[in-house]
Amino acid sequence: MSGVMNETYSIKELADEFGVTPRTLRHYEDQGLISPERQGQNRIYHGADRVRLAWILRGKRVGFSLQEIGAMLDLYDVGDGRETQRAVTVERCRERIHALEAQRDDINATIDELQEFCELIANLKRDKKSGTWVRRDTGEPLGTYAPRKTA
Amino acid sequence: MSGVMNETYSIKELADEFGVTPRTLRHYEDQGLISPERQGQNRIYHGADRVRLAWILRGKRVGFSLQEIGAMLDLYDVGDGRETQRAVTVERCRERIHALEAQRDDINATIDELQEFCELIANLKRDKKSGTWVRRDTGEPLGTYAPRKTA
DNA sequence: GTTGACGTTTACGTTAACGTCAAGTTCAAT
DNA sequence: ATTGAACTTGACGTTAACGTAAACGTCAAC
Repeated sequence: MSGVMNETYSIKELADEFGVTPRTLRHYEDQGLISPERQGQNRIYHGADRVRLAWILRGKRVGFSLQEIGAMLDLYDVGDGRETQRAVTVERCRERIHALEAQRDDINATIDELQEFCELIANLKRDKKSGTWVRRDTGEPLGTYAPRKTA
Repeated sequence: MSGVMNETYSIKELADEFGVTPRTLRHYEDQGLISPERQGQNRIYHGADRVRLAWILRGKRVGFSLQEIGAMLDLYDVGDGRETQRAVTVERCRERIHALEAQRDDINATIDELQEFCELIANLKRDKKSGTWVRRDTGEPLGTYAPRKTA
């Protein structure tokens, strides 16, 4: 094994790589999401920290709070290993999966509506008479949501 | 047509139906996301407002900010209708779709990892020697992320 | 006629997730 | 020996998305 896998990173290196600031990494550490090694005062990040960070940031993109992400990461730290505790972990894990699937459904529904709308707009034409926009196929006008009297 | 479609709602009725508070609806109004009719001081919500609210809340579940949701709703309000403006709308619409698809990919990746992990945990057994948890199939131990010296 | 449920506006409070100084250290380079 | 770059720890500032409380109007019910 060539020692290429034992790479370490300074806080700025890791931050830059993931497009965040050092402050963000320190914040995640404050929240107990990562705990890098120390050399004196300075933080030294290893591969495992890098993987964790990637997980955290993906969690953020998915819309989770740092708390929720922390809870999910805790699942991975089985640690002691009481038998019942293990069952709880599995249960929580499945809950998260269901939540994620629900969210995916929401996203799909949103995509579908945007898609429909996008095509509708792309196929509009001017109405000779009214000078307003109508559908190229049916000639139907658009239902606009009217702001009621901002007065 | 029986007049059942012209139903209106008080602020609390609508709020209750969607599991939010009246304050939330007023806030969305402040942000220009909905603008219900008024009877004197009081707000009267119609079907169109209800649909909008559903959209907003789904947007929230998907992880969008109220600003972003407002921008997406603006897409639907084609309004004036300059030709170039229409093209811009279509373009922005497609951008949003791509962002949502990327987010869906993230969700799928997260689901996959949780799924794998969940099955892994479900198939653990105790190691006679070490007294620690190992995989039922390979006997391999778990890689735990070690918090480094909280001292 | 007053209580209670609902509505209103105004305005300050709260939490999350950092941003943004300030003030100090450490270490290599000039 | 001093500059500069990168690190550190406070600690206060900021934005978003409401919560919460104050002070008031309205109308049906008792």
